[in-house]
Amino acid sequence: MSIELILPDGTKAEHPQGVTGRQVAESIGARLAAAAVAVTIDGVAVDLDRPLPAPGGEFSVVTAETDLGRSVLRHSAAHVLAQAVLALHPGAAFAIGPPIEDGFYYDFDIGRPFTPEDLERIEAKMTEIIAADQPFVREAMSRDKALAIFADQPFKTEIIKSVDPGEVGAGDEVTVYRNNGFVDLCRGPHVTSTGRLRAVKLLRTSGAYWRGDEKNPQLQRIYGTAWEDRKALDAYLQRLEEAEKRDHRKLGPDLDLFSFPHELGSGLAVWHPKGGMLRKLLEDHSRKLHEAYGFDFVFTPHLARAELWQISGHLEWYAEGMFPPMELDADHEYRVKPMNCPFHILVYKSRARSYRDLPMRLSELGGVYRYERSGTIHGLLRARGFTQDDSHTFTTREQLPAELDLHLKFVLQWLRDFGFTEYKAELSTRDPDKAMGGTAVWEEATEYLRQTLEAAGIDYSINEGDAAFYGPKIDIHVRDAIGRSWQVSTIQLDYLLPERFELEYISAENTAVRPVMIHCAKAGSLERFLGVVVEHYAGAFPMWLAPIQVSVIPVADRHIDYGGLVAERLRAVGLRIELDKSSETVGEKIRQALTAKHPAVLVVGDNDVENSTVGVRYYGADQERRGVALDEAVSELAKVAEGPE
RNA sequence: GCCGGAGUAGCUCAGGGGUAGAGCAAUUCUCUCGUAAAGAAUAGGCCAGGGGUUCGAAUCCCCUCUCCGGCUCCA
Repeated sequence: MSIELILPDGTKAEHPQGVTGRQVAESIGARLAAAAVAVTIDGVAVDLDRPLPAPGGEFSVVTAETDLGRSVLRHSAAHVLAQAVLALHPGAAFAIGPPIEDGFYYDFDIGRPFTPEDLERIEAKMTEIIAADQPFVREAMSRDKALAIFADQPFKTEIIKSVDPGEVGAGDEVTVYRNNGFVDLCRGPHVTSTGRLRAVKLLRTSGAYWRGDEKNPQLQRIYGTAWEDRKALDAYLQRLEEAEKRDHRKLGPDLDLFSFPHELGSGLAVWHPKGGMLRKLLEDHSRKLHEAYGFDFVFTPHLARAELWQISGHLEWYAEGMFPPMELDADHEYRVKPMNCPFHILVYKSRARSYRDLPMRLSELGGVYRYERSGTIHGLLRARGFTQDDSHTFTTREQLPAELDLHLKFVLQWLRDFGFTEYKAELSTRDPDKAMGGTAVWEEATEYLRQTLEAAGIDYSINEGDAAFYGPKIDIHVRDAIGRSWQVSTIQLDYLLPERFELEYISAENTAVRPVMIHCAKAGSLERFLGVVVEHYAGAFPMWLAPIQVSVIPVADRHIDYGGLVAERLRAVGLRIELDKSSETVGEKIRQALTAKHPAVLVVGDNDVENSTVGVRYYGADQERRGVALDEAVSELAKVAEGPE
């Protein structure tokens, strides 16, 4: 018997049974073998020194610097973490320790939380284990044997009992990995020995519920990260620093955009003049595009009687997310709105509708309030009061495909206009346990959404069972300047609310027909979107979005008059200008303008007064251009400041 | 909401039972300068809030609020 492999270059190779991944890798190349942390057979990762399973298949080598390679390193690092914790805290219970994006974690119960000093000791212990270069040895065994080994480990016992037979190894077996007497339940693969871990660092601790369910006991989680080498680890730590520098919670107050006064309570922001300008520009653009795409504007109040939320179903499904009731008179409770949909529905319902009225696209920048749990609030990205660029389109079933195309096109244009050129979509489908209406309607709706995505040619993944109870939806995630992904836009199909509110229109055949609703938010929450925009641009906005577009800096007091003239010329073409009349040095005034991230700085001195010129410097450019004719500078800046049409 | 950590001047931070400190920012004066920090002086605080312990609390204890890192949730 032999093992037949298809090598990465497409050639076939036969090896005797018992050959290991390492040996095959060596036959391809010594350097490749040295960089390997595991191999795959038909995409399934296998330990480097484990005999390859018959009958073979498509073979590839997993090197440390790949996503899969890193996840092997991280999984092994998690294993070493558990080993260190159990060595330092005998009797600790350990639960699960998977690799995650950029790192790994492991959950423990040591009867108390970990302290920062614990973390230091644990990391030191891990360094010891890594230095000892202990080999990882894989062993497949029966569940009974594994249960005996982990008899005093309640979480491991529970995992062994719940592992799906066939998912791990062959039949009813589970696998464990041993190194130097420490044994952990694990499907693998691992690196061959602990010494292969060259760049491991523990980051933080936190509480985490067993199996992610808050009804379960809370365990203590330790987070760490691991990379193929020191350089990659340092690059990662630097990436974290870069993200910290872009943090909108830091940049917002620094650039004087917004703040969260303690007096208002958690999750409630006030916008300062510069942030107000930023937001006005965003709202202007939103209204312009809504108009261009054929939406009408409506305005609705922030409060409604509880009965409305009863009909909409919010009190039944969403009460926990709503602020508590206000009792204004004996008969009625009022609630602040967490969503705008019922109000827009009432606009639709205000008179009888004909098929000739459809599609009816109603939009509003609607302020909503949601009682987010205190621990989840995160600057503008998760607030308790925010504004949705919300729209509700009422349409016939026949119009649905065209309407969905229009909505997606709108959303993508909106995102492009703010510099988000990379996005991916998620199509969330029906959850059989939480879905209204028959499956046929859902299938039709999901198919419409799928076709819409296909036609637009954007990448999407299916999010099985993640739909709202009223219908399937498309969520758009954008990738920002440093590669992070943010969920912003959403397009949702809704068959339920038209039902609950008994919406109808009169068809050409003179019958009453129920319309379908499309809920759509392009930015999602304006606050959240602006938070993402701030982080995307690191506060250095493109000129059309910058609250102050140009700083005019006179060299000395005698140039202030000319500076004022320059400022007036710029204002006349619609630019937002700041004239710096302070008595600081030129260097200091420029430093202040650059610190405030103004897109352009104009310096004017004697030569400029004499020749009607200015010195021009853009944010991000080290070099200024002196002696630019004022007329030329004005038209150039006006052109740079043009926003998306 | 839960588990940790934290809250001292506008910002960044030091101090740690006995009269509250620095740098930057602010204000005033001097300087009038060509591309990332001129000089001097002045002012600025219920040490998050409320209770306790103590002769005495910013400091020790308890509660609340707010923020940070996670869990959970989600636009």
